Amino acid sequence: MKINPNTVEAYRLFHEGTLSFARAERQGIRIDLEYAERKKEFLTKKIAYLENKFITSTFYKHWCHCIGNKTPNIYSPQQLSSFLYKTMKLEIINTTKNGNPSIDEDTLEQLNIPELNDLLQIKKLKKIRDTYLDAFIREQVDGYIHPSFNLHLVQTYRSSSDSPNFQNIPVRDEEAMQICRGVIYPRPGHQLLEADFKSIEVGVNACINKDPMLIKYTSDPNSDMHRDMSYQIYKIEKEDHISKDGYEILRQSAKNSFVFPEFYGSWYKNCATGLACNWGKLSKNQWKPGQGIEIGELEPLFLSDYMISKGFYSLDDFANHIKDVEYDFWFNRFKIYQEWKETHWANYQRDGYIDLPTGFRCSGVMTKRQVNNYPGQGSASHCLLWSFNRIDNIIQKENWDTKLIGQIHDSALFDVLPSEKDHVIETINQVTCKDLAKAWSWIIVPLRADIKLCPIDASWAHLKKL
DNA sequence: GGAACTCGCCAC
DNA sequence: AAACGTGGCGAGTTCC
Repeated sequence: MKINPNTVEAYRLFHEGTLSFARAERQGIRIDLEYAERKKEFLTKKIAYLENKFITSTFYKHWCHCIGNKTPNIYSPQQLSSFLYKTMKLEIINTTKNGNPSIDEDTLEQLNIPELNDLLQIKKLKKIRDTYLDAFIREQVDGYIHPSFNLHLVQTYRSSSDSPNFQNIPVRDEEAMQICRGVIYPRPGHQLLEADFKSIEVGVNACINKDPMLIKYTSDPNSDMHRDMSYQIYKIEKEDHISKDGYEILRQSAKNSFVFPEFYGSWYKNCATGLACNWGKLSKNQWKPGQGIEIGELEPLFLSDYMISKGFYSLDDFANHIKDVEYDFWFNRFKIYQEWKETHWANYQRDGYIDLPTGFRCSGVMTKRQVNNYPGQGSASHCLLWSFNRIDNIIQKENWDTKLIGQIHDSALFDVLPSEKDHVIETINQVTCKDLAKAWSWIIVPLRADIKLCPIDASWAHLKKL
């Protein structure tokens, strides 16, 4: 068997990484314990109010009536499922992987029952309180949390984090973000700074599969893959006069519900369904005028009317179109990527392992989608790890007061002394844009770090683009 | 009373 | 033929 010449390099990356992660862990992240306790109390009151509203409803009376001699529990998935699908005999919209009827957020929303929306609101608040605030309060020592950053647990050679997990703190949901990130603070007189690689996983995949179109998209700042795909998916033309906001929704929808799922191995039917979830409420089978989000620039234009004007009268019509878009995506636009997926899979079947450009080897039983996704996922995170190590070394050597305190796959969090801020930013740019590409010749697309900053003494909820 | 399981949901 | 990759963690539930 061929000996991988880069294995020593891979070992060194993780050896250094273990040391620099350990320094970040020891440094810790400051939290406002009193704020966390206050927010927890506030959430508890709000939850109690909503619980009371729920259990005084007729809906809940029926629920209690139907569970026999069991103790009623509004958080029991079993009781909820049995009540909705056995007693009320509601239509089963989705099932779980074991074939049971789904009772997740998406499904319950579609049922459109006011009491279920209250229940979802309660669950959302409980998630914030019980998963995040409780973990911060439980794990903190003298007002600092010390999340573990692991390098020995993930199949793709990414990192993971626990106690508390620093890699899944809410950011998209505004209320959850404000509460959870509002707990995280820099040391007194300091400010938080976050540097993240811009779409690095796509860029690293371009380096690995060398698809010319993907290289162009990740190299040419004037190109925009998600814009192009949104135009194709929604058949957008200039004369459509779509508002800026409306267009941005469609672009995000193309990005998050088509491009990324397709890269991870999804297919047109699931993508079409996912895209439709971004539109607000449209009739189920035959679309009717005046429904869904409003996207007009000069006059109101509802998405259902827009879709009908493009010749789509139902989700089935649209899915047929997405089938064509998918074919074009893989067999014209990203033809070389498509070919790489096939040869890479064939090589794995022949060899029993795959190698990452960073020198790591994945072996064992893997599916085709795993084989195709692991190299990009692992190597992209190694770009961050390499930069993290390099900057950590500079911090030691130059004896900065600024510290690296955390990491989230493609981003690093700094606790910055304001007077060192400019030098910190300069160093980040030097390492991520120049040194990294010099060290790893397989990187053939430009890499850029996006830097965001919080005001002095402000929480992590106050990040602003530099 | 705890281990292991399912499901759901947060991040990239 | 089937159809979205990687984690951590909480709650409910089942099993020993």
